[in-house]
Amino acid sequence: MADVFKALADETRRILLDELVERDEQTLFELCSKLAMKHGLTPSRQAVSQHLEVLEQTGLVRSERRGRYKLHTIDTTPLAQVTARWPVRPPRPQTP
Amino acid sequence: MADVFKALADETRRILLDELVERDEQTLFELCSKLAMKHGLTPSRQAVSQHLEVLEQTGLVRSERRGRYKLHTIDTTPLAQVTARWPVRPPRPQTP
DNA sequence: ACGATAGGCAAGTGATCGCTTGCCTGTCAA
DNA sequence: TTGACAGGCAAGCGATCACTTGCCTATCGT
Repeated sequence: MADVFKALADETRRILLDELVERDEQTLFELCSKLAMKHGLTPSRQAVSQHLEVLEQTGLVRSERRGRYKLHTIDTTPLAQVTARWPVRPPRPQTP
Repeated sequence: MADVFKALADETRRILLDELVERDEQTLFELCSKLAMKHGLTPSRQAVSQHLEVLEQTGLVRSERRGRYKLHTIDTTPLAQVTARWPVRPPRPQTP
């Protein structure tokens, strides 16, 4: 569970999740070009690959080899732990 | 918003939130002893203070000076952004 | 078969992070 | 008033992190 939060701590990884929410089964190169085109980020291919590996180890992303392509798919179920641990409730009124 | 995820990336900070969910308005020393007694963690007072400062800058914790005490209170509302960004949905069935 | 495409492995680097150490400020009680 | 208590400030250190670079493997189309 600790890894899920660490994975979400990086902005590039959060954007990758955004893109995978929009469309499933995207390749590494597709995600690289989305980062560049839509978000102005130009990390190297390896950097993005490492990010996807981190996301995969937390269960937030699953991947499937199909020929020479590796298709990446989001799985949001680990996120349920986040709000389950600290349920969102109205904040205590401020005294000052 | 980026800071919220970074704040949650640390286990000690997550435990601090756990303790603040159980009881509001706790001092630095109270939280220090809870870390030691209940969780076997013995970071220095300054370390815990720095963690609380991080949580405060993200809005996850609010604090109030009362005499020589500084009382810390949780505010879970920033957590709503997490699940709002990537709504939890059933995962795509695995093909392999 | 061969070049192009999609991806992987591993070492190295600079920046950030969590934490400690030492000293200082402010508040309360005896 | 003075000592104990609660907390703050700032420099420094080691570990982790994000990223790059260089080279390698595997698959597809022509």
